[in-house]
Amino acid sequence: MSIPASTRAERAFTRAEPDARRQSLIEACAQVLAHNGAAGTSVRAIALEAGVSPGLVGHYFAGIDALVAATYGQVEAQVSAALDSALAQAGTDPRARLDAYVTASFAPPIASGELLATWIAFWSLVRSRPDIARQHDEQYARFRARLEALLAACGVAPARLRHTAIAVTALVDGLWLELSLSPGAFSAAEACAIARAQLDALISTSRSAY
Amino acid sequence: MSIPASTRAERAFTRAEPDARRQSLIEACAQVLAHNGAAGTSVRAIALEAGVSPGLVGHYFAGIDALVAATYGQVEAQVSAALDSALAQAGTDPRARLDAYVTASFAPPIASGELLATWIAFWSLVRSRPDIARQHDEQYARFRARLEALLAACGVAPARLRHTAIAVTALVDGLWLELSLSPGAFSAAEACAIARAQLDALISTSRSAY
DNA sequence: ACACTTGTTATACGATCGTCCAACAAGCAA
DNA sequence: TTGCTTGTTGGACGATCGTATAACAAGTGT
Repeated sequence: MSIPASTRAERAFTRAEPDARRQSLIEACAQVLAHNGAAGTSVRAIALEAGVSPGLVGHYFAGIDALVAATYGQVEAQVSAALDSALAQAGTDPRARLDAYVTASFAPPIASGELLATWIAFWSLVRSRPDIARQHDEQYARFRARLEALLAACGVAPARLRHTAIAVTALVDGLWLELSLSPGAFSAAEACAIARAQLDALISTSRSAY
Repeated sequence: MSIPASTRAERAFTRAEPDARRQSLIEACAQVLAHNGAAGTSVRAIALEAGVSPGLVGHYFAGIDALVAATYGQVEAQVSAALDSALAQAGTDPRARLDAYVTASFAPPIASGELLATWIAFWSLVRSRPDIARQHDEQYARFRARLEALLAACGVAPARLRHTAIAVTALVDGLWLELSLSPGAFSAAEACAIARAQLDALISTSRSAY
C-alpha cells in the first residue's frame, strides 16, 4: 500500500544550519501574517510557507507566540536598520538628520500594510504576556532614546526632551498607523509634510524655553 | 437514557427583545475581547459570557467578524459620547473646548487596556475585509471632521485645517495607543500636558500663516 | 383551545487547531 | 565501515473551532 521510497522524486529532507532555519521560519511567519492576517496565521500555514513540516516549528520555537515575538523582533531590527540608513544619508545638519529619521517611517519598507499585520499580531499579545510587554517597552524606549538625542542636537531644552520625544513618537506612530491602515486618507508625502511642520513648531517653542 | 424534561430545575430558556439580545451579545464580545484577547475570542466564549447557547450568535450575526465589527461600532459610539460629554462640560472658550476634546482621550473610559483589545481585533480585519475598512475610514473621517471644526474655532487657517487635524489625530492616537499598551511609559497626565503643548505650538504657527 | 410564528437550545458535524512522537536521513566520530 | 547525534518528517492525538440543524419553549392571533 505504501509508496516505496525509491519512487520519491522530490527531496523532502534537507538539513539546514539552525540559525538559517530559524531565520527562514521567521520570514515565513512574516509572509503568512502579511497574507493571511493574524487570524489565519497557524503553525501549519507557516510550515507550508517555509517548505517545511509542521513539527519543525515546535522544534525551534516554544509556541506560535514565541515565533510571532521573534518575527516582531526581526521586523524591528529591519526598521531600525532602515532608520539608520536614512540617518547615514542625511549628512550632518541636525535638523536634516531629525527630518530624515522621522520621515523615513512613512516610506517603504517601513510604511507597509504588510508590516502592519506583524505589528498588530504582536500588540495583541502585549496585554496577556509579560515577557512580550517587556519586549515592546524596550523597543519603544530605544526608539524614543534615539529621538531624544536627535532632538537635543536641534536645540531642544533638556527639560523638555522627554515630553518632546514622546510627542514626536506618538505623532509618527499615529501617522504610520493610519497610513498603513487606510492609505487613502492621506498620502505618504502629506505625512512627511505634516511631521516636518510639527517638528518646526515643536523645536521653535521648545527652544524658546531656554 | 435521556433526562425527562420534568427534572430540569433551571430555566434555560428566556426570550428577549431582539435588540436587547443583540446588545447583550455585543457587550459579551467586548468582555471576552478584554479578558481573553483577540486570539481567545470565539463564538463559544462569547455565548458563555452572554449566558446563551452558541448557536444564538449565528442567529444574530453573520459571523464572528460581523460581531467584532458591531462591537467596534458600539465602542466607537461610547467613545464619541464620552467626547461629547467632555465637550459639553468645557464651556464656550474655543481653546478650552479643543483641550477638553483632545485630553478626554487619555482618561477613562476611553484610555483603557480593555478597549484596546477591541481596537486591535478590529484593526486586524481592516486589511482583508473591504466593508470593515470602510467602517474604519468613516470613523476616522468623523473624528477628524469634528477636530477640524474645533480647530477652525481656534483660528487655524482654513488652508492648514486638514493637515492640522491629521496631525492632532495622529498625536492623540499615538499617545492613546502607547498609554493603553504600556501604561508605565508615561502617565495620562503627561499625555494631556504633551497634547496641550503640541496644540499650543500648532495653533500659534498655524495662525501666523494668515 | 388551537395552530402558528419565532427566539432559543442542544447537539452533531467536518475542519482545523497546537502539540506530540516514533521513524527516518544525513553528517560526524571512531 | 559502524555507531551516534541531531535536524527533520509525517502522521496521530485530543481539543476547539465555526456552522448547521432538529427539537423545543414561549408568545400571538384566531
